[in-house]
Amino acid sequence: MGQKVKLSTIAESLGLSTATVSLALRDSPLVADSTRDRIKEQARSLGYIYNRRAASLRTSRSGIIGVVVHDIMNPFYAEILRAIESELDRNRQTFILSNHYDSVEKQRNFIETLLQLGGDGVIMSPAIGTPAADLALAEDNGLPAILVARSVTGIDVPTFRGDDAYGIALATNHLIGLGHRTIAMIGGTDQTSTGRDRYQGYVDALRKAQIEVDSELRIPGPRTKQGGFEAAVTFLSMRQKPTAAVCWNDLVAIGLMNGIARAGLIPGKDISVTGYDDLEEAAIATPALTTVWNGQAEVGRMAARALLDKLAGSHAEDYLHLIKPEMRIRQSTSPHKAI
Amino acid sequence: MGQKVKLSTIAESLGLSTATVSLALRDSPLVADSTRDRIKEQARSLGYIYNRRAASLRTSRSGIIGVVVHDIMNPFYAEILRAIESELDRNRQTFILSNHYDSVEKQRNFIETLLQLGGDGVIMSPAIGTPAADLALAEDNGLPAILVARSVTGIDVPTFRGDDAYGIALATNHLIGLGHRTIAMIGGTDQTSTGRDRYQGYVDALRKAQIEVDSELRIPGPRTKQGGFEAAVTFLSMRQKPTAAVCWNDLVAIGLMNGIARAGLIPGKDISVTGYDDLEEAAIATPALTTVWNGQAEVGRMAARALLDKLAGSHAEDYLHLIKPEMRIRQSTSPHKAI
DNA sequence: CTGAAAGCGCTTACAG
DNA sequence: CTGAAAGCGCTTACAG
Repeated sequence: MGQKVKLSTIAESLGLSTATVSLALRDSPLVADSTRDRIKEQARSLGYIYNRRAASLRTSRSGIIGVVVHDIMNPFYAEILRAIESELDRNRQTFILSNHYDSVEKQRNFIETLLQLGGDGVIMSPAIGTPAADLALAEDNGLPAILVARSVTGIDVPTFRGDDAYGIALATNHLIGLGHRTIAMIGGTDQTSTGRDRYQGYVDALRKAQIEVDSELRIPGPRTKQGGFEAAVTFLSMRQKPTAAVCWNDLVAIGLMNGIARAGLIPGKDISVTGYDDLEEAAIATPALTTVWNGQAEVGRMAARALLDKLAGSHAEDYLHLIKPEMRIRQSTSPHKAI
Repeated sequence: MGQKVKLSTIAESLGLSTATVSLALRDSPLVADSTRDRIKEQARSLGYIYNRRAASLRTSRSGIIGVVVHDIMNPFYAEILRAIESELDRNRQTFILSNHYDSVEKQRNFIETLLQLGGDGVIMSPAIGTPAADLALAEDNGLPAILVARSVTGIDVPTFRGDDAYGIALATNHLIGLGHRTIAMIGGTDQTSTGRDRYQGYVDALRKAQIEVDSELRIPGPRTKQGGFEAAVTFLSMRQKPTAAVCWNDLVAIGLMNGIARAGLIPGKDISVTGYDDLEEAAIATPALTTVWNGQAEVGRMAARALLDKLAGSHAEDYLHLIKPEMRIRQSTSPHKAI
C-alpha cells in the first residue's frame, strides 16, 4: 500500500502549496494552465485518490443521495430505480440504496445513516405508516426528501406517483365494456393511500355502471406473484363465480393467471384478468397481460430531476405530481361469454 | 435548521470536554455511568447527529461496503443481494449498491468512488472483461474485494460461485435420462467463465452419453425472459427438431416456455425445458420449472461473511469457493415421446 | 497566479 | 474518571 498519497504529497513533490494543487485538480481558472497540467500529471503518476470525506467535511456537500423503497427486488420499484439511477449518474451523484420492507424503523435508521454521512438528499417510497415526523427529521437537518409511488400526509414534500383511482377505473371500465358483471378485485391493502385509492376507483367504476358492489368479491392482501398464485384457489371457489379479476398489480395478475392455468382453465378466455403497472414482463406473459401503464420510468426520472433541481437551488412549486395512467390492452381479457 | 449540534455543543452545555462526550457516546467504560447517562440524554434532547465523515477522517474506517453487480433488476442478483443485505445489516454496515451493466468503465468509476468515500470493502460480480488491474487498484488502496458469481483470472481474490459445469451437467443428464436425444442449449455467452463452463458441461454430458454434439443446436446470447421468448421462434424452426432445451437460466427458460406456448405447443409435454438458478418464481411458473438450484442465498451470505471476517482481521485461506448445485425436478420436463 | 493559515467535527494518545 | 491538544485531508477566504 505504501505511503498514502494526499494533496500535500503532490504539493511537496512539485514545490507548490496544497491550495494550488486543490484548485488545479478541480480545474479552477485561477491556476495557470501549465501548472494545472503538471499537477494533474503528477497526481496520476502518484496514484492519488481524492478523499471525499475530508472535502465534504469542509464543504458540507457529499454528492451522496439516498434512495429507499419497499423492496428493490420488486420489478415495480426496480423500474423506478433504474430511471433514478440513470438520471443521477448523469449528474455524478453517488446513490445509496436500501429496502425498508415496510418497516418504519428500518427506514428511520436509513435516514439517520444518511444524515450521518452528510447525504445531499433522499428519494423514498415511504414505508406503510411513516409518520410525518420522520420526514421532518430529514428536512430539518438539511436533507431534502422527495417521495415516489406513495404519499405521506401531514407534511408538504414533493411527491410523484400515478393517479391510482383513475387508473384502476380504466381497468374496471375496460372489463365492464367487455360485458363482465361479476368482477373480483385481487390484492392490495387499506393501510396505504394507494390501496385505498385503488379500491375506491374500482368501487366507483362499478357503481357508475350500476353494478352492485359485493365486498366478498375482494381478496385483499396479495401484492406478489406468489400471492396472486395462491389467491387463485379462493378466487375460483367464490360462490358468485366471477368472470373477471382486476388485480392490484402485474405481479398478482401473472401469479393469478398461473394459478388459473394450473386449475385447468384458460386465463384470457375463461377468465379475464387485468394487471396494473405495465411491467416489462407484462407483454411477454402468457397470455400477454392487459394492464394499466403506471409510468414507473417517468416517476423515477421526475423525482430525480426534482431533487437535483432542489439541490441546485431552484424552488419546486407543486407538491403532488400525479401521472395519468393509460390502458394497455392485450390478450388476458376478452368479451364475457353468455352461458 | 438552527445551529448545528456537534460534540462540542454537548460538551459545553454540560461543562465537559469533547473527549469525554465522544467516549461516552460510544459507551466507553472509561466514562462514569452517571456522566454517560447525562451525556446521552443531552445528545438526544439537542437532536445531535453524529458526523461520520469527521469520525471516519480520523479513524479511516467508514462502515461503508460497496456492492456492484451486473443488474440488480435481475432476480438472480437480487437474490444474492438480499442475502448480502441481511448479513451486512446485522453488522451495522451501510452498503452502497450499483449496477455496472457489464461496462468495465462504469465498474471502475464505482471502485473509484468507493475509494474516495473510504469504503471498507467491496463485493462484486465482475463485469465481463474486468482486468485484474482493476481489482488490484482496490486491494492496493486498502479496499478488499470479494467476488460473487463470476471469477477474474490473474489475481487471487476470494470468490464464491456455483459449480457451473457440474450444474449444467445435472440438467443435461436429467433430460438424457428422460430419453431425449436432440437437446438444444439456449442462452449464455463465451465471454464469461460461467458461459464457457456451462456450455462445456452440456457438451461433456452429451459426449458421455454418446450423443453427437451439434453446434447448430446452440443459441448463444439470451440471458433474460425477453431473450428466451424471442429465441423460441429460432428454436422451434430448427431442422433437427429438438425435443428439449437446456436453458442458460430460469429467466430464459420461462421466456422460452412462454414463446413455445404462444406457438401453440405445450411446454413440459411437447417440449421439455430446464432452467438454471431456481429463482423464487421457478416454482410458480406454468408449468412449474425443472431447474438447478444454484445457491444464490448461500453465495451472498458467504461472501458477506468472508468480507466481514476479513475486516475483522482474520485471514481467508481458500480463494475459490464452489457451491455444489442441486437438481429440482418439476413439471417442465417429461419423458421423450417416441413418434 | 500562488501561498500561509484556519477550520470542518471528530478521535486518540497523553497527562493528571 | 476527565481534559487539553494534535491531527485526519481537504477547501476557502485572505494576502501578496
